Amino acid sequence: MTAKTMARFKIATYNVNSIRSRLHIILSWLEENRPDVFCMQETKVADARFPADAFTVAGYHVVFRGMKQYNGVAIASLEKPENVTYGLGGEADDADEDRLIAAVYSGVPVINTYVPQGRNRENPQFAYKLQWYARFREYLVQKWSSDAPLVWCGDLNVAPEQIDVHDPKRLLGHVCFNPEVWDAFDRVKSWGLEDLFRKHHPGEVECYTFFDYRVPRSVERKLGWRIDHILSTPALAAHCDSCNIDMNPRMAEKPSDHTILVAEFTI
Amino acid sequence: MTAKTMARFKIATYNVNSIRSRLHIILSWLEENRPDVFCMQETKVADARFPADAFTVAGYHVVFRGMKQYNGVAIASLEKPENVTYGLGGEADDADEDRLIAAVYSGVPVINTYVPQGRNRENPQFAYKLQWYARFREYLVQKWSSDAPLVWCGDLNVAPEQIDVHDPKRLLGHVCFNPEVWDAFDRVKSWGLEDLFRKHHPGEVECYTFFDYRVPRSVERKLGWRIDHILSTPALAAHCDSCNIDMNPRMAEKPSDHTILVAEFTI
DNA sequence: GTCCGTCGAG
DNA sequence: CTCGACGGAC
Repeated sequence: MTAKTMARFKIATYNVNSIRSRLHIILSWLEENRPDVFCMQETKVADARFPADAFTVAGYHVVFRGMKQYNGVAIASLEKPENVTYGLGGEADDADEDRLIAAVYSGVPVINTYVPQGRNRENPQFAYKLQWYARFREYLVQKWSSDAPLVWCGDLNVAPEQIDVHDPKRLLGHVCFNPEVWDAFDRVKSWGLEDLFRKHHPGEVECYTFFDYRVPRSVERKLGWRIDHILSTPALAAHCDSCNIDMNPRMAEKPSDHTILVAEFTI
Repeated sequence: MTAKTMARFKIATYNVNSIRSRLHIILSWLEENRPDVFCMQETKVADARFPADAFTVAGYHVVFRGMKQYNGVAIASLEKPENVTYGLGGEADDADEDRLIAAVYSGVPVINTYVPQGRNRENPQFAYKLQWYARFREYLVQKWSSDAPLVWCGDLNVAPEQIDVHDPKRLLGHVCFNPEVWDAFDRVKSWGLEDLFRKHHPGEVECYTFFDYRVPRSVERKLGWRIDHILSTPALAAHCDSCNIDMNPRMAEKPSDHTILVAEFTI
């Protein structure tokens, strides 16, 4: 690859906790950072009410899928997306179409997901979460190739390592910090995906992407979780220059409980 | 009175429709206009949650009374208020303490009220509204003197004249544009109160202080009502230099359905 | 339309 | 703590 054909590719992921409430934060961040691809989760809005115009005005394409009240995913992009798909496939009412949106940008497939949180270990939603990772692995096997560039990102509702939560002893067993979830997540990664944040920050502590609203002053006290992630196939991971947490949205007038995670590539 | 002892006195009234939602509008208006007395209605917040600190920071004293959800009145002032009282008196649970707050500023009593709206003519709240004006007249008789300076202001939920609504034919009979309400309101005025806006703008049309949220583009189409008022005893009315409607809050990012009404005196 | 309270969710 | 949904009020 010559210098002439090399290009920068910037991708970011953000659990917006309502796109309507967070629209100002999103637009000002896009304006300042101009990512090529911006993945959002928990948009919490039905498609008919999605604020698509605001993205158009900002110079972004946007694709989205949401039912009212819960879940909802969207991707904004400078380039027009190709091959946009929704959900894991299978039965329409079981496909979780408001939890997964995939599209191809500059030839790179981007899969943006909002993985079920699981509520608590006794709740059927927890079994559903474990099953979801398994179904997602099967979706990767059936639909995509681990030999080619591919990005998986979003709110994956798993803190993969001991250093990814502020109190691993107390939190062990939580639905986002749990041996069964780690196994299910590892099974997905074994398809061929690498955690880009850890690739660039091995062993680095107190790096979190989520701070529970219910914990007073959680940001200042560093009481967070690293549950939002950007992973890629090895073919693309080799070209990843950086992966960083942007705390800015947490400092805004109307912060969400999540940060923005950003990865940059030279491709 | 010599020029040396003369002073300007500016008083304003604003139905805020939730003081928490409208705090930014209120503070920026106070900063720009620096009224001596600023009366608010429909604060919609219990006393324990009233944002008093924000007024202190802005250089204002503030007194208030509200129950949660409905009603609620407050007065912000540059000078410290004297003799602050709440409600019409009588039985505590019937005194409407969250609809009337009175205090004395530079020797001038200011009575700030949120008069019951009345819902509809068949609703018991309508009889209660009519009774409220009668009780308010009795309150004036018992407690105050019409020979001395005194201000009555607030959301009085009455458009007194034909020109005070955009469609007098269609709206005739509405709980805020109604012969029984006019009579009750006139009985109060007969105690000794003058409508300061009309004093300075006799016969002027299309002057409104309220624009129903449910009427599309009501401001642009001038589909309003003049139901917020500042009245005073003759002793003070003689010193009133102006009384004007400030539409600015209706143009803010988060407009309320009411404007601000401002009166200026030289005393 | 825009408030509030209440509720379920995270 | 903050979100959306809902129902009541204006």
